[in-house]
Amino acid sequence: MARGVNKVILVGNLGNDPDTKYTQGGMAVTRISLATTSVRNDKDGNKQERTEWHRVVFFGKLGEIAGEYLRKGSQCYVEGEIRYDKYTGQDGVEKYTTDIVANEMQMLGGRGDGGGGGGGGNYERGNRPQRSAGGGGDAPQRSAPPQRQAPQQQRPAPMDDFSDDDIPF
Amino acid sequence: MARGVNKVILVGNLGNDPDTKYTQGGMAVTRISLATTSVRNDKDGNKQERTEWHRVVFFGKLGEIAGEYLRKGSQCYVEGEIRYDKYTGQDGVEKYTTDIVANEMQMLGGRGDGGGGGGGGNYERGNRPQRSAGGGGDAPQRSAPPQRQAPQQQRPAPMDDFSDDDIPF
Amino acid sequence: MARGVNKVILVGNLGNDPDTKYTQGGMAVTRISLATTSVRNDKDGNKQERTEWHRVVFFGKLGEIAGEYLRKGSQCYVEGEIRYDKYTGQDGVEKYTTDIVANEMQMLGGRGDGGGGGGGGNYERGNRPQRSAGGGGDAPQRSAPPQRQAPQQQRPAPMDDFSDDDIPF
Amino acid sequence: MARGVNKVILVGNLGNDPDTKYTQGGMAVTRISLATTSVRNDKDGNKQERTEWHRVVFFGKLGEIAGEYLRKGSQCYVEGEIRYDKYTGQDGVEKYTTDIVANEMQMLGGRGDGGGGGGGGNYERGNRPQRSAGGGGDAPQRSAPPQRQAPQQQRPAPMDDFSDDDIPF
DNA sequence: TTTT
DNA sequence: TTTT
Repeated sequence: MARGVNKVILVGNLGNDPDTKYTQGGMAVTRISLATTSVRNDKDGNKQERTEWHRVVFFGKLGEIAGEYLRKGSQCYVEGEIRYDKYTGQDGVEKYTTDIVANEMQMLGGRGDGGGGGGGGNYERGNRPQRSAGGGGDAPQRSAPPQRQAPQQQRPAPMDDFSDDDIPF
Repeated sequence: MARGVNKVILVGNLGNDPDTKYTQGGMAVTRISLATTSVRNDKDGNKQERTEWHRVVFFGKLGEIAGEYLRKGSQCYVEGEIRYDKYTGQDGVEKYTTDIVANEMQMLGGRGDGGGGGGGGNYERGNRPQRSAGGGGDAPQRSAPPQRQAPQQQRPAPMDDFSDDDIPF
Repeated sequence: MARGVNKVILVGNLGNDPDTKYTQGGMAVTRISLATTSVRNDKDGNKQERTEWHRVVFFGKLGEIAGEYLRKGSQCYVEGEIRYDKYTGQDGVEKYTTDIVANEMQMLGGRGDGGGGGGGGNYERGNRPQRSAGGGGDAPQRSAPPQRQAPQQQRPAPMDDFSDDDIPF
Repeated sequence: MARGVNKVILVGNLGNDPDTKYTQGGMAVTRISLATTSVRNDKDGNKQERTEWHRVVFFGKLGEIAGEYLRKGSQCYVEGEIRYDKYTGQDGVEKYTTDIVANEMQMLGGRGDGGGGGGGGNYERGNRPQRSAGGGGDAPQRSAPPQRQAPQQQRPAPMDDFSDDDIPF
C-alpha cells in the first residue's frame, strides 16, 4: 500500500568511507556521501560541470553490507527513496535535510583506494543472504558503535542518535 | 557526458496549483509541490503513514506545459534529477534546499479540482511539440487530442500453465 | 545478492481484463497486457505513433491485488524486471517470450470500464496487506490449477539490416 | 508527447564485443548483449541463479560511443525503452524480438578483457559531445580521462528570479 | 487489446 | 499543501 511513487536511482562514487552506527536494538545504520556529476553546455558553449553530493543511508542488513564493502572512492549503484527531514539545531534554528534511504545497493567495478574485495554484488533490503561478517581478505573493519566521520557536505548533520523506530521510514 | 547517474521518478499529487514565472529571456520556470505517501508497519504492527513533499521544478517548454495543465490535486508522473542548493537567507543564515529538476512529465488520470481537460500526455524536455505559451494564470486549454493510429504489433501468448516453482524468478 | 540491475518502470493502460490463475500451491499468477505509446517525429516531420504491448505478470499477493482491482482500460504504474523465456510450441518450434515480472504496482487515477473500487494504492511484493480475495463488485474470474510449461533461456538474433527510418523509435 | 512510460534501467556486463553497423544514411547502429544476473532462494532454500541476456541497441552518436568504448566484459549502465518487434523469418515463420533501445549509457569501473581506458563517462542521446566516429572494428582508444574538478555547490536564493543561464542545470 |  |  501507499500512494505514489518515490524512487531514486544513483550511480556515483563515495566521497568518504562509510559511517556505520548501531541503534540500541543493534540495527546497523550506515551513511555515505555519494557524488554524481553532470556536465552541460551553458549558452556560451562552455562546459559547466556540477556535482551533487547525496546523503545516502542504509538500514539493517544493507547497512552492514554497505559499511563492510564500500570505501571512499567506491563506485556504486543505489536505489531508494527521498526522505526530507526537519529538525531544530542546537542553535534553536530549524534545519532541513534530505536523505536517500536506500533499499538496494550494488557495488560496481571501480574501487577507490581501499583495495580489498572483489567487484560486485547486488543487495536488497529484506530477508537477504547471509554474509559472514568479518569476512575474507583485507575486508573492512568495523568497530562496534563508531564515531561519526567528517562528511564534507555543506549540509547539516543532525546528531544522529537513532532509535529502532526511527528507521525504515 | 557526465559521471554518474542521478535519477528520480515520482508519481504523486500536487498540493497546490503550479507556480509559473518567466526569466528575463522569457523562459518559463514552473514549480510544483508533489506529495508521495508511503505506508509501513512499525514494530508494534501499526500502520505508519508518511508523506514527502517534493519541490519539483520544470524549465522551458516543460515549464509551460506543467503550468498550463497541472492543477492542485492533479496526479502526475515526473522524471528528473535531484539538485541540492545552498543560499544565504536574508537573516544571514545559510539555508539548504533540495529540488527535483524535471526532464519529463506525464499527466495521469486523476485530476484534482481544476476541472479542465482530459487525462494524459507525456512531455519531455527537448525539441518538443509546439504549445502556445502565454498561458499564465489560468485553466487548461487544449487543441484537439491526437487521433489514434493502428498499432502493428502482436506477440505470442504461450498458454501459460504454471507450477509453484515457476515463479518468483 | 545478484549481479547487475534489471529494472523496468511502466505507466500504461490495460488492453484487457487481467487473467488470474492459481498454481497448485494456491499462488495467484495474474497477467495483464499493458500499452505504452510514444510519439516521435520521423525525418519527414510527421508524427509517428507506436504502441508497445507489455506482458506483465504478477505473482502471489500482488497477483491477487492486480486481478482484483485492475480492469481493461485501467491505468497503472508497474515496476519490475524483464524476463526472457524460451519454450517449444506444440508445433515443435522454439518460441521466445518476454515478460515483465512485476514487484510493485500502483493503480492510477483513470480507470477503464470496470467500475469497481476506488482510485489508487501502491502494492509491493512481500509481506503485504491483507486483502480479502474473491472480493467485491465485478471481481476477478479464475480458472483452476493448470500445468507447468518449460521456460528456458536463449534468444534469436535477427540479422538486422537497418535503414535510417528504422531508428529512434 | 506520448502516452505512458516505458523505461528500462540496466547495469550489466557485455557478453561480446559490440557490433556496429551503419545505415545508408551513415548512422551508427550498435548492438550489445548485456547480462544481468539475479539470485533467489527457491522454496527448498537453495540459491537459484538466473541470467537475462538483454539485446541493447544504440543509435547515432550513442551508437558510435558504445561501439568505440565498450568491449566484451565491460560493465555498463544503460537506460532506454523496451521495443517489441515481429518479423517473418526466411523459413516463413513469424518471429518476435525484444530490444532495449538505449537513450543513455554510462561506462562503469569494471572492464572485461579489452584493456583500454579508465572508468566512466555518461552519454545521452541528443546533441552530445563530439566524438570522432570512424572507429569501426577495433579496440578503444581514448584521450586522457577527465580530470576531477572541485565540486562544490552554491547557488542563488530560492526567491526565484531566474536568468536564462540558471537553467538546464 | 488500452488510452488521449 | 495533495491523494486514498
